[in-house]
Amino acid sequence: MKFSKIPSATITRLSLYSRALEELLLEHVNIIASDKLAQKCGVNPAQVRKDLAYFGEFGVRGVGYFVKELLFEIKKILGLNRRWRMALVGIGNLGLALVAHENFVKQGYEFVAVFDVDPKKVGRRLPSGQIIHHIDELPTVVKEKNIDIGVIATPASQAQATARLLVEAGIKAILNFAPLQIQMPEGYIVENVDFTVKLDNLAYHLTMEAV
Amino acid sequence: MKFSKIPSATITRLSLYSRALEELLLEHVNIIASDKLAQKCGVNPAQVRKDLAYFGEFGVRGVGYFVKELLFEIKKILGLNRRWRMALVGIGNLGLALVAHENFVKQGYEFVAVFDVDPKKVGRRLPSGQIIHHIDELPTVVKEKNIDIGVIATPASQAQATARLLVEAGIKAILNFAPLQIQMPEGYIVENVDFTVKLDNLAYHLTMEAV
DNA sequence: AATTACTTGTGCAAACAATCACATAGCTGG
DNA sequence: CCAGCTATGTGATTGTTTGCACAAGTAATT
Ligand SMILES: NC(=O)c1ccc[n+]([C@@H]2O[C@H](COP(=O)([O-])OP(=O)(O)OC[C@H]3O[C@@H](n4cnc5c(N)ncnc54)[C@H](O)[C@@H]3O)[C@@H](O)[C@H]2O)c1
Ligand SMILES: NC(=O)c1ccc[n+]([C@@H]2O[C@H](COP(=O)([O-])OP(=O)(O)OC[C@H]3O[C@@H](n4cnc5c(N)ncnc54)[C@H](O)[C@@H]3O)[C@@H](O)[C@H]2O)c1
Repeated sequence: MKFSKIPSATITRLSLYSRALEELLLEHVNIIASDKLAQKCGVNPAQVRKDLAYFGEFGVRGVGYFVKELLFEIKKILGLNRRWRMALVGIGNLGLALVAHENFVKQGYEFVAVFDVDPKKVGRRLPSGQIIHHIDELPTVVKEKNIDIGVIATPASQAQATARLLVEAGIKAILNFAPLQIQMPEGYIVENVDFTVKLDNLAYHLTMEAV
Repeated sequence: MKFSKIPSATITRLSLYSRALEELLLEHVNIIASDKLAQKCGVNPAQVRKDLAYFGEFGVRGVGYFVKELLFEIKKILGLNRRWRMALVGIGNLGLALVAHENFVKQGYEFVAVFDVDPKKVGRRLPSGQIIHHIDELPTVVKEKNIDIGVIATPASQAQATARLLVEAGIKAILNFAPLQIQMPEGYIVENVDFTVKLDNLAYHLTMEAV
């Protein structure tokens, strides 16, 4: 299983497949063909088969894929057969929505620590149970609580400094909501969730179409 | 200007360039070379030049790009030289964060109408000024208010139905926050903002790295 | 056992995207 | 006005991703 040979787009699609399969499982669908799964996820059927083929042979020819089994395999591939411990930095409007979101917990992602600088916020307990730590406590808390993933929801101006703090505390993976490109050392990963870029894409398409 | 020949990744990067240039403008930087801009955005310098070359010659050889001028051109390309009118459907945790976010307005994106089904919410006025309409009023309000873009922040179970409503009301472009693939008729666009997919990517990389 | 119907897994070609490398053009200073 | 310097714009090249088309495997039916 060559890590480097797998398209990153494949990983993203695996995530979509996993979600679709989860849904099918709830609907008590036992078997699904690549056609149907592809349609549900908005991709080409051959793409589905090829994506899966990177990791093994999970289907039965002439039949399809067993939903439960395939879901299990995909989750294993993605590393979703365990829980992930996250730290959230910046409890503003967005941060509050994130910690309140119960879907994350269901998917195995848990905010086990939250940080802010605002003295009015530090020390308070959130409805979801976490106490807001001061950002200065980040290094110790991150180690104590065994954090895997850092989530940045601070203003853009503070995001790069926050990333550095997280890296120095030993966190290898960051989910960034601030609208800028975070610079990271080799071997560390950032994923950006970028609302404005998506809106700009829509604006571009609407503009082009009108021409 | 051949719409179809431009890589979609180029459009996404133009959005990043635009943001970086905006920042440089505030720092009173007048001229920037593709090297520097590329570094700021985490891409290859040749990539920057090629992306821009799709739309014209905006630089001066031996010098670089005039920040103000390039920003103007990129904004024109993306359609950011106007205001975009958006409707938000679903005023939950996430929806509230979105309407409260003042950056959108700065960038030219404005929530001019918001909808929900919850009778406790309908009729109330948000701190940002909008009155929450019942979803049944969507068709008329969308027409009255000349909405360009629909934003879905309902539970996943309601997202496809919401998309249909928006499409029927004449909206061509949708930003979807619900964790599922929305099916749209030909010629309509959806962009998904998908937190969990991003987290799954991080989980995968952390898992692989550990092997 | 042979036939039919079906769906996976995959070699290959085509489409798409990123990168290199350099000719080209503008600026500056003498 | 020429030489030297610099950074753009772009043809050529390399690399990556997608999609087609079909051989291979499975099940059901006769
Ligand atoms: N709200 C949205 O819908 C939205 C949309 C797109 C992007 N974003 C981005 O997400 C980020 C957060 O947005 P928001 O609306 O929640 O902003 P916000 O201003 O409501 O919250 C920011 C929070 O970060 C805290 N903070 C500031 N500096 C900090 C530091 N150094 N360490 C720790 N905490 C710090 C502040 O005290 C505040 O609580 C911003 O970068 C924003 O651009 C938000
Ligand atoms: N909160 C987050 O951080 C977060 C993160 C990732 C994804 N999401 C997704 O974003 C969506 C919204 O999340 P949330 O946390 O705000 O949920 P929420 O439950 O807080 O809010 C949903 C809102 O939608 C309204 N609603 C329900 N059906 C509707 C309909 N048919 N028409 C109009 N409004 C309707 C509800 O009344 C409620 O106000 C969900 O799909 C969620 O999975 C949220």
